[in-house]
Amino acid sequence: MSLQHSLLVLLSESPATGYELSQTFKKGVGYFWKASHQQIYLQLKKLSEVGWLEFVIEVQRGKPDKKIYQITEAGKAVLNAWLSSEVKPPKTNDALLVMIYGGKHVKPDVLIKEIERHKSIHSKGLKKLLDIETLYLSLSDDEKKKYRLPYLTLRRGISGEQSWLVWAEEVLIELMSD
Amino acid sequence: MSLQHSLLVLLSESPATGYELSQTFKKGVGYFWKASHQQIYLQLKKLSEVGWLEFVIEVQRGKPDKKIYQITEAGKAVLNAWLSSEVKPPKTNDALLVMIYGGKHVKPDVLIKEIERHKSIHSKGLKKLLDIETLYLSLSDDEKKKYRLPYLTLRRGISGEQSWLVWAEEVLIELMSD
DNA sequence: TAGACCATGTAACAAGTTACATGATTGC
DNA sequence: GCAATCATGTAACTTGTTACATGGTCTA
Repeated sequence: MSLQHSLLVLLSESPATGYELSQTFKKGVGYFWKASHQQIYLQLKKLSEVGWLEFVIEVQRGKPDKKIYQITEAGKAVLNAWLSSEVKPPKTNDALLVMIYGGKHVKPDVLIKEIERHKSIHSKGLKKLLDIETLYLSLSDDEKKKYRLPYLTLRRGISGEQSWLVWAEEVLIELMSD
Repeated sequence: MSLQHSLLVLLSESPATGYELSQTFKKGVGYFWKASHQQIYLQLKKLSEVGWLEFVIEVQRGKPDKKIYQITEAGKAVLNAWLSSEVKPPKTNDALLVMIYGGKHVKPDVLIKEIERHKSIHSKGLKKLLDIETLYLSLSDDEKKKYRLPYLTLRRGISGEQSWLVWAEEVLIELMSD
C-alpha cells in the first residue's frame, strides 16, 4: 500500500500532524497522490502500531489534541528499502473517457458541456502548478538544488495537464464540427 | 461505481461474456480503464441482479459454461442517464512520482534504473496504441465515422504516453547530469 | 450570522487485491 | 512437458468512500 510510503516520504522531511499531511496532499502533492483525511488518519495509526512512526501529543483547548507524527529509525529503513524497489505504474480509471467512448448515445452538446467542465478543472489545476513553479524558479541556486527532485515531479504534473488541455481542444473542435 | 458504467458502455455495443470483457479491458480500453476479471465477474453479477443486464448460458464441455451478457432496456436507460451526468476527474496515485519526490535518500542510479523500467513499459504501451491508430486510419470514411468517439479516447492515450516519455527523457538527463 | 478553518476521529459500506481452484485445449 | 489460453468463480483481506460527530476560532 503506497499511501503508507507517501506518508513516510513526507514525514522523512519533517514531523507533521495528520491534518497538515492532509493539507499537503490536497494542496501540495495532490497532482500525483490523492488521499482523504480518513485514510490518512487510519494509515498513520497503523504505521505507529508497527513502529515506523511515533507521535507526541500537543494538548490544545477547544480543539482535539494534536498528534505530531515523526518517522522512526525503523521507518527510515522501510522507506529506504521501498525507494529501491519496483513500483507499479498508476492504474487509470478515467470516467470521462468512458463517457466519450460510449457517447454516441447522447447528443454531442452533452459531451461538449462535460468536457468544458473538466477543461476548467484542469485549467485551474495547471494554474496552481505553474504558480508553484514560478516560486521554485525564483529560489536561489542552493535552494533549487534542494528541491530538485520534487520539482521534477511538478514538471510531470505541469506537462500532464498541458497535454490534457491540448487534447481537449482537439476533441472540442472535432465534436463541434457537425 | 464506474466499472458498472464501463461494462454497460461496452455491452451497449454488443453482447459479450465476462472473459471477453476482461480481454477488452486488458487489450482494448485498458489505457483508460483497468479492471481485474474478479471485479468484472462480480459487477456483472450485480448488474444482472438489478436487471440492467441479462444473460444466456451457452453450455460447453470441458470448460465452465459461457454466460453471454446483454444490456436490457432498463440498463440502456441507466446508461443514458449516466452519459448526461457529471463525472469525477480520475484520481491519480502515482507511486513512481512519490519515489522521485523522496528520492534524495537513495543514489540517483537507483531512480534512473526504475525510471528506465517504466520508460520501457510506457514505450510498449504507446506502440500498441499507435498500432491501433494505424488500423483506424486505414478504415473507410464511413467506418472512421463510426469509431470517431473511441478514436478520440485513443488520442488521449497516445498523447498521454508521448507526454510521459518526453518528461521521462528530461528527468533522466537531469539525473545523469551529476 | 454563516461559512471556512482547525483537528480528530468512528461506522457502515463499497471496491479492489491477492491467492486459490478447476480442467480441457493448443502451441513451442 | 510446460506455458498460455479459455472460462468461470470463491474467500480472505485491504483500501477507499461517504456520512456523521464534535466544537471552538476567525473572517467577510
